[in-house]
Amino acid sequence: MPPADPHSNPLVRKLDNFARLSFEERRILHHAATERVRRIGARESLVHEGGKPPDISLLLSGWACRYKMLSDGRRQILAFLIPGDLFEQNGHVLREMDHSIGTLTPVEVGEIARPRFDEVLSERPRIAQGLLWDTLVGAAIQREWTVNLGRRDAPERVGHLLCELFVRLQSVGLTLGNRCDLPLTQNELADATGMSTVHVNRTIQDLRAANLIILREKTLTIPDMDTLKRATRFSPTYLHLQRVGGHLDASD
Amino acid sequence: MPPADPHSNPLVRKLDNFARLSFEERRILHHAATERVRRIGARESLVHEGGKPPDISLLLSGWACRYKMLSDGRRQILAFLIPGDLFEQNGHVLREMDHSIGTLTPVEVGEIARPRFDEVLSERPRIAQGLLWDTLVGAAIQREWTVNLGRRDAPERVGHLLCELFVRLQSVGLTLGNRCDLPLTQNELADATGMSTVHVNRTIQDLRAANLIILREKTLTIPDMDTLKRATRFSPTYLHLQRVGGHLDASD
DNA sequence: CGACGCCTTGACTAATCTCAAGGGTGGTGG
DNA sequence: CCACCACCCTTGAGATTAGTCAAGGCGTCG
Repeated sequence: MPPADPHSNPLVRKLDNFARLSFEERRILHHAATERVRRIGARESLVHEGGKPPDISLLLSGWACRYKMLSDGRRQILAFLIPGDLFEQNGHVLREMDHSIGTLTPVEVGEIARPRFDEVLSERPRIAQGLLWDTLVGAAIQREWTVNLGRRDAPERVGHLLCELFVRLQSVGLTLGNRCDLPLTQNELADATGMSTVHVNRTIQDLRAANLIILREKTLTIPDMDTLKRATRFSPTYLHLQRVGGHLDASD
Repeated sequence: MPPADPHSNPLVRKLDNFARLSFEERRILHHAATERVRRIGARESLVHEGGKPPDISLLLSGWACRYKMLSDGRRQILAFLIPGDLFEQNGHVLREMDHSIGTLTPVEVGEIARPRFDEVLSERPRIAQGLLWDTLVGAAIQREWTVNLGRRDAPERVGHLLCELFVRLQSVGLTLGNRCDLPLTQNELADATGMSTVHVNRTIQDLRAANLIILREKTLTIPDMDTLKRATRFSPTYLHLQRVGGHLDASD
């Protein structure tokens, strides 16, 4: 059951990092996103490369990822989807998916039909701006992953990714102090960072030994965020969380 | 001097790969993009990380790139911009640039003021759709680079990039048979593929020895595209060039 | 009680980087 | 006009990083 309270809707929370929505806007957005909710188990396929793009979908709970398989079985994870992430917002423009999307944990996905979505956007420009901001941040994250894979060494790469995930989870209220859930296997981290599973394992052990992270039982603890940021050259600028649309804030 | 004929405008040509524009739309788009043209030399900065996003800009001729520097001087090239590429279409939404843009060759850049741009979009939905398509293709390219850096070995990586550039150049009419200009140094290829310059050099020699590419004096020749595609596991699907908006074609 | 997935370790191999140096070319200033 | 410099491409040798293969422990779930 999706939460009844708009304020606990992770997309609503995320957009607060851009500009404050009005009470009415929160209600509308939450309602549209929870009218039709699918519950899906872990490690299932949501969208298949080559297939038709799905309806606009919002991850309400759980984790998923975009990924691409090569013909010989190599997999690259392109992005992690966490609660509050909208996917295929503009899917209807393309004929077919160029990558796949699959769940990592059990998830709840809210599906919004195109006409309903367009209606919300045209009636609520602040929401439209917020979702545009979200799309741009998504592109910035993809660029940062390019940097990560291309120019950072193993400890930086893994640590940087963990930093990013922590900050993103924080922006939707899914952290508790310096801790958060991290339901990823080392194999998934490897496919996201372009490394082998064995090397991820050794790298994590190094990060642990340097007391940069504590990671066990699917929980990540960051003892000292500043130190980890410095060690991994993480600068959160690219996440554009500084309420860049603050001038659009609703007044109610 | 920008070309006077809309049909030779590289953006107009590119959008033809999505849906056919009307005569009037071509004229409007070309006109808006060439009202104010800046000419800039090679290896100059167009936009600086941390600075304010620029006006909407269209690369009319020459090459540029998006890139990011790390604090110790490592550079990652995030994207190559070729004629017809629009950049910072939605820059106004973000407060500051999270990466830089610089020229690689001398370029001509058309700048379009935001109000003028919005006017064109709202009056010409087919252009708006085309530019949205272009943005989505840009995101798909960024994802493909993620795959390239994360999961392909050196020869695949370089060859795949060359395939992509060739096909993109083709889509704006900048190839001649199986040849195209490729004004990149091996150092720039290295920063794009996440490799060292030395290794790029050796990899190119391997590709040459296998007769997959001919690359000299800034000209790339691909003797057999099918073989190169197979060797580098290149599938052009992600470029979405199959006229996916064909149902929107103008009738004049 | 297996079977399986996940994390871990060791030993070995392969890919890639770094450092160093030389040749070619084009542009610039004396 | 020529010397010089900067940049680019190339090559070799050695160091380093990361991958592969193989195996064992541990917990979970049917």
